[in-house]
Amino acid sequence: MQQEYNLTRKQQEVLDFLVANQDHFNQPPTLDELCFAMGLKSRGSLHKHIQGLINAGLVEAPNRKQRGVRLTEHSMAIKPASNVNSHKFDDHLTPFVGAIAAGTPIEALENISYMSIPDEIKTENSCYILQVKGDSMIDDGIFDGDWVIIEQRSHARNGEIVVALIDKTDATLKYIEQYPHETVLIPANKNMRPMHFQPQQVEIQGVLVGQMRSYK
Amino acid sequence: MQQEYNLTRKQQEVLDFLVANQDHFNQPPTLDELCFAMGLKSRGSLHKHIQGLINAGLVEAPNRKQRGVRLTEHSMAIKPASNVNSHKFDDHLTPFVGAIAAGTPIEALENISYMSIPDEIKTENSCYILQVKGDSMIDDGIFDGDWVIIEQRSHARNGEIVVALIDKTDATLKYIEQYPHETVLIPANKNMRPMHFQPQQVEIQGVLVGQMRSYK
DNA sequence: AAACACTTGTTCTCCTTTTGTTCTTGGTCT
DNA sequence: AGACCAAGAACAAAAGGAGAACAAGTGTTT
Repeated sequence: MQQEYNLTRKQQEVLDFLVANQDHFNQPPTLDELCFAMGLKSRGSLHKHIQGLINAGLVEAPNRKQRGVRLTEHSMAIKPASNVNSHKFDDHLTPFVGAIAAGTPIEALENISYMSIPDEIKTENSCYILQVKGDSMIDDGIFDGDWVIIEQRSHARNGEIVVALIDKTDATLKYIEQYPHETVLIPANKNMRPMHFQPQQVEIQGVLVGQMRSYK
Repeated sequence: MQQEYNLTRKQQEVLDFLVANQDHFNQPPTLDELCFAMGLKSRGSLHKHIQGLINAGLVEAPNRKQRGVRLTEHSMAIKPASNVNSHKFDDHLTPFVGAIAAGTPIEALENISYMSIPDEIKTENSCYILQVKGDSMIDDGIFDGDWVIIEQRSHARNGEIVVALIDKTDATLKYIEQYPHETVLIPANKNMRPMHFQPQQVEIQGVLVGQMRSYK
């Protein structure tokens, strides 16, 4: 899926989406439908990206007609990402960056390696992999030596499991609860207790989206 | 890789990385993403190296546009060296065949799909994937909804976790202990008891080698 | 046909975040 | 000293998002 047209990232993303799903719409999608499908809330915002694609000659200009977003002949020819059984494989390598142990800095590998993990246990956004050291999440089925897939993000919702950096030095994998005046990091281990911090002490480095274990 | 451009060591390294991974990015990578992928911490530092590559005509000049680092036609043609950071994909897709719930037949999918899973959680031999239904292995960190990677085998060592077919009908995922006169299948769940069978009642269909979970 | 409500594309403003860029500081080699 | 490199601060522009408002199309009712 190459970008010979100099699109912005979002424009490219919208195009990819249209190409990948052109078969799944029985009618050309309206802006609202596309918004919903792509998780946007504003038609106006999406329209800007569509406009970019129209200028690049990849989407037909609708001229006020209400007939949905249609790809041009040209962009139709772009082959949807090669897949088997309508299962999408972006051969996306996810970086394995190091080990995380509760309460110590992340132990980075000197040379990052990559794993090719299935879409099912990652997200569309930038993800990375850490190996877990220790038992702080053991009651949640995350064991010593497991790999976790982390979506790179700097904020999280209460109840999510995050990689948190405490006082700019120590990293840890815990449940997070954020309140106006404190942030609580909660292990999933009966023998450990929640830890309380000032909000500014805790920096979120990512959110848990997947986990893997080897029994070899 | 060629030396015709008089690049510094780091510039060459960056170029090698870009060439080796050009297919593995969905979108042209931003400086931050490249930093992350290469283990750098400073966008500014990386930018200097990119600047060098731009001057050498190997990377497109972005002119303040925020569209990521793009190789020029010229450098695109450089064949990825097979040694550096290029990672072999065994495009070995692993079949996802269905769901396994303790004590019922394996629920096969009508159309098998495939996942591309990392070498770390499978073996050289033929493997397949099942989705776990139920809590019979919960104390071992295998939860309802998890995927398990099974190596196809018809025998196992005591203490291994196997997919066992009982009386030719019901499949289950359990620890196995085989003795001359009986075979015991042991769940990892305090609330369940080991099950005893005649050896000929139990047919091994594979051995657990990996496990995955999604938190999405 | 006219009136009406509703949908859809379009334009606009306001705002936050991301990203390329530049600079300064300091470290490590040769 | 000079080349190379890392880290981080600071900045301006680009990119993206939300939502309001509007206009042209579409469909329904009267």
